[in-house]
Amino acid sequence: MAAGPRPLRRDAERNRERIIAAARELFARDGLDVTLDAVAAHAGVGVGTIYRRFADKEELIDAIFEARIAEIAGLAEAGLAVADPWDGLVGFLEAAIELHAADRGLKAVMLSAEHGHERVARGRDRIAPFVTRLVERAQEAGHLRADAETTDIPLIQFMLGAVAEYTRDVEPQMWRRMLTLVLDGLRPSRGGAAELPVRALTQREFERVMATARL
Amino acid sequence: MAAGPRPLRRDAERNRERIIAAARELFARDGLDVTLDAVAAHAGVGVGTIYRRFADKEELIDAIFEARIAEIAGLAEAGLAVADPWDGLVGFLEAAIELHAADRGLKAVMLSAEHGHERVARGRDRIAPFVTRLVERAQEAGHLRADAETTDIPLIQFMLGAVAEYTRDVEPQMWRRMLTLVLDGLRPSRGGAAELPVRALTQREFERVMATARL
DNA sequence: AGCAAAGCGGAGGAACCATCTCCGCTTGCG
DNA sequence: CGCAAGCGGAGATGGTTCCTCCGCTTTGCT
Repeated sequence: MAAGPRPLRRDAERNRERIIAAARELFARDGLDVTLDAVAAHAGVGVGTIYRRFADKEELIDAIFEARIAEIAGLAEAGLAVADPWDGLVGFLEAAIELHAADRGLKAVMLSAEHGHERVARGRDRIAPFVTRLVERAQEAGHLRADAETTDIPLIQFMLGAVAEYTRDVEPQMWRRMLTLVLDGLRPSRGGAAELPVRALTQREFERVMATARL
Repeated sequence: MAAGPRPLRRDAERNRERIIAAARELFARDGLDVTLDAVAAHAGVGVGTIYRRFADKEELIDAIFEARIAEIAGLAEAGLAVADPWDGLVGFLEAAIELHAADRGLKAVMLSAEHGHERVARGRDRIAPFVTRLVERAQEAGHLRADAETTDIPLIQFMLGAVAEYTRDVEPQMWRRMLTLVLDGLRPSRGGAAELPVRALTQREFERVMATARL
């Protein structure tokens, strides 16, 4: 790690860290459209302090999520190291969706290319090859239906991410139930069905989901 | 049909219809947050004309979607009339998701309870019993896994609706591919797998999906 | 034809909201 | 101690959207 042009003053460095921690937390909880004013308040600094360190919101977002996306790439790679190809794929899916479910900002950054986010985009590109291999390996072992393809995986992540977000206030684990359904659908054939985890929503709970949903 | 207090003047009635047609079209294409100014422009009238006929945006939304929700209830009821219980359930799911996919406003009104929308809410309540029956019937026939429940159905609709919205600009039929996966997951057991309809996205297409997605 | 009531258009008022700048004051550190 | 670096946060700027208001037009009745 080459030292930057000149190190930050001690207080400035501390504030920088506070800002990143606060932004990480708020982006995760509320999505990318929290205001930087809110981030500043949460970090206990003034907005000006953020703008002195990051040219604009984009840059802050990039700084935070580049690392997290590398994390997902790591997850995919780790899936390839699992002995059973099916377990490797499923493990990756579960872990990735869990991250999506817990971090709204991450989801937005992963699944939309909208703004700039150059570094984030390149991080995403590094994931694809691992996923392709994960899919092929499971198919070669006869555990995954032959007509599934690489691009189906992020779509599945997106689908379940949507469920997670929709139900998060009432039953944050509901996505696991739906994922089990999808996984059973991904097998080439099967005798029984995996028992669905997480009990279904009651009618009342479903109403609460609708009431609290901000589509 | 009892005549209202007094009939609208001919031109007023014509405008009312234009407004409803325009609103239906724009709400379907762009969601519920189109401005009434946009609706007015599309209808070829002034905003004032809308506000003379509808107290506010909510009332216009209610007027439009009450009817459409009755449509969905009709679909569920029709599913019960299908001889094969599984086909009845699947037919309902497909038809309902197709409507969701084609009408963003409908999706918002069906799956969130946010604002007032009293009439719409009551319409929705009428659907649940049909869905319950649809599920029970398919389970009794041994076509649907026993641990699936009524509230899973709208969640599935939501999930696929999300996919439909996400991919709409690149491959509007992609949700059918994902639905097939889910349906295979809903069977108690199966020998093979239904062939996935709609080819998977290419890597490039997936990138375009991300680029055009407005999460 | 003529007139009153009904209807119309759309500029603009009011109320939000988020991003980012600026500058007088404070703090760290050599 | 002195000065460069850093700070806070009010507010400028530019963007929304909802809805009202009123001078003018149209309809339909007599």
